[in-house]
Amino acid sequence: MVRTKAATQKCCTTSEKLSLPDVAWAEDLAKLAWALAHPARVRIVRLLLNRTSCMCGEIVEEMPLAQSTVSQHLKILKETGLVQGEIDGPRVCYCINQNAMAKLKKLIADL
Amino acid sequence: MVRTKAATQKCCTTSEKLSLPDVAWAEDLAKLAWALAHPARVRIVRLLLNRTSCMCGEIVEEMPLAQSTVSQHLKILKETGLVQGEIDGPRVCYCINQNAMAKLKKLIADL
DNA sequence: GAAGCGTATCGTAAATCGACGATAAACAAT
DNA sequence: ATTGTTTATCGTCGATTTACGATACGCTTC
Repeated sequence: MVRTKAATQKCCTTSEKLSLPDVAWAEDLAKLAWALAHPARVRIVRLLLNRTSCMCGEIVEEMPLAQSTVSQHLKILKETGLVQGEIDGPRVCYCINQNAMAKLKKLIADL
Repeated sequence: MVRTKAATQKCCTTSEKLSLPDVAWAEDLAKLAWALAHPARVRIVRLLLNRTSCMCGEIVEEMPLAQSTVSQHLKILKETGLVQGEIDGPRVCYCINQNAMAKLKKLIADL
């Protein structure tokens, strides 16, 4: 019921059968689920949960991926809100956004 | 040569082997998360959870998508094991696989 | 048999993803 | 200011996803 951002776009509201709040809710969950829809991103999240915080470089070392690729995955995780990064000098310290994490867990648990 | 950073020191002793078992685990979760990584699939799962079972045609009616597209999403959901379908005469009756659902919930909850 | 209904699959096109190397940007230390 | 370190972004490529209409398959009934 806090879903104030109802989907208001697009002419094609064809059927009244689809309840709009449900659509927004589905998009919400889909976005968060998509953040975890790649093994590399799952492992990054797992890493951050284990350490409470982590430099980008450390993550790169743990993964068999190029630095630019890891950076892309981190960008995706930031966009979904699951992860946040603080600039610390020339480095960036990443950590889990516990709020977003709790939201994801609740959305899944309440399925 | 690229990122074979000579492991001069494993600073982060707190994280024991994130390597091999974790990789399989990450792929497991990623696959299940990917099943829910599209709003249409989230809504289908939601629908099935609400009704305990549902004909394919009913699902199509609830969604602003073509029948073939819904069928594709159902195929994906079946492949991940989250949904199963029983042939019932000329129709197909879909329902949630509670085992897979429980597995997903546990994987997320234990994150 | 044939006809009708419901579902799956095929073929295709546009969009997006995932990966990489190269390069730019931001900062600390010299 | 120059250098070195760390991270983000750009450009590109192939693979995958998503969507659709058309069509094939399976089952029931005539």
